[in-house]
Amino acid sequence: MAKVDSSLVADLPLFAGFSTADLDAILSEARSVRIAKNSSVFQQGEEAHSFFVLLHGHVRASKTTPAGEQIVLRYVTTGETFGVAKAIGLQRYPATATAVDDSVVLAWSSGIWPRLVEQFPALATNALQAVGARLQETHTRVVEMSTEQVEKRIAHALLRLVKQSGRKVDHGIEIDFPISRQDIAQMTGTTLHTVSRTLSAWEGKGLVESSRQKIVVREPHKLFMLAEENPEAGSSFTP
Amino acid sequence: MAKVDSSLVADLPLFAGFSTADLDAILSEARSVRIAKNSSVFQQGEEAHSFFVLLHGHVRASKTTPAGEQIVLRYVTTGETFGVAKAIGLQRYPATATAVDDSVVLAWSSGIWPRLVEQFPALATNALQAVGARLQETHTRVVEMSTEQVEKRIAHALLRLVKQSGRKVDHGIEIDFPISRQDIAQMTGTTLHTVSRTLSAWEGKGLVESSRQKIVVREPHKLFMLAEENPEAGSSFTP
DNA sequence: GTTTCTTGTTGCGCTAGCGCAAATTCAAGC
DNA sequence: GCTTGAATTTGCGCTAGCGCAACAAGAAAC
Repeated sequence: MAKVDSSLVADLPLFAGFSTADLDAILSEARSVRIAKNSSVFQQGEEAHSFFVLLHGHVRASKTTPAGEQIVLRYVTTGETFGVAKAIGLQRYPATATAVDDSVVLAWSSGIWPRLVEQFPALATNALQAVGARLQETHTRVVEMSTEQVEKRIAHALLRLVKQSGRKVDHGIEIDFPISRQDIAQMTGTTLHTVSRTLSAWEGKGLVESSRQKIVVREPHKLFMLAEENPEAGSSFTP
Repeated sequence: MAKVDSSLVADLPLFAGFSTADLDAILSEARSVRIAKNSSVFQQGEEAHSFFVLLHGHVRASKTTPAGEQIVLRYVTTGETFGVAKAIGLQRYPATATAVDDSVVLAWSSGIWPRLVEQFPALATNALQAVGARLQETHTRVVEMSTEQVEKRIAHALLRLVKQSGRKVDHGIEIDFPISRQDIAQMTGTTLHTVSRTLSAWEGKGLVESSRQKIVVREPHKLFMLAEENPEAGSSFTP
């Protein structure tokens, strides 16, 4: 089992406020695992044997309905915790986690969570904040899906991806992992067709540049204005 | 300040696993507050001064968008915790909590949360499970909004309300607090018009009975079948 | 009892965006 | 280089459900 240096994880939210000694103790229980692109870390419905921290790469968390439809819950980025099913009282993973890039994760057996928390209560506090933040994000998504049209939802989703995983390139900011029209559709509650049409339209306006599984936002600010703009501004004086 | 007996709260999820002595210590920090019907416990954006447990009544948590649209996040039922903004790292309440019935809450100053957690680490664990459960529910909602038609979403919402706050009456199960078409629309991402039409149709079929702010589900099972039924069953043999 | 306000109902027309289908492009394996 | 398969684009018709508007029916206030 590979040794993991505590300096690698000292800044992660889950480990905020821990001493190097504490970190070493916690890390000694972890194993580091490499996940090849497009293979899964765990599957929805499977017993929640482990929880994870993403050290490198990108992981997509998605849920499949009984009818077979998939929706993307989130993209996990470096430093984030995922697969904490047992800690929130679930026996099985409620979603599937798939590496979209070659990735490296730290994995702890779920069984040791209670012991770790007992020894390091701050872990529970930090996990509470992480899960709380995800609850807020999901609420935002519900609000958007309830009140915004598809084009704005796609714009917001792209802006969030850019913020989270944007990499500066020549003509703008590129989303730093492969992502398809289908993926974006599953994040915004629409179809790949509509996403394709929308991106084509934006490409025509010079807002984005895109090819297979790749999106570069050229004009983040203009995209932002499109996402926020009031469709029916002013004129509250029509009697 | 009213005394609260520990036996009243011993069964609540937040206090699972606590001794009577622990409960008394925790309760001595709480005040009990009566909230009149239609008045708010706290407002979105306000400093998160307290967190709460609902002892009696029903509370609606809703979010307002910058454009002024409201959406209902959830209905809090007896025994549930709400307003835990500070514990999940927020300075301000992300939503508004309104009593939909005359209600009674226990309130703790947010400032003592860290101290309480230090003294009773199980509080953090219990809160983590509660917030985790809400994250799961919200994920379910996102999935439904992404994949289901309006009628099924309304059916699922009603069934959840019935399960959570159903009261057996003569002709079926009644939702135990006043709820309008508009509220249901804001829970399911549709308009009050569509909800009204849908309920009228169901009333015609004898599935529900409804009047002002009141809904009785007469045939929960039929409603369930409607919610789950496959719109395009069978016939995968059309060449 | 009358007035006023809130909540709910229903008809009608319209459109955002879905579903289907066909064509195209790109990537990777052989 | 050729083949195969996945991702994407685009046209076309259709419909779920929205938005508007007008009305009805309770509930609460006076």
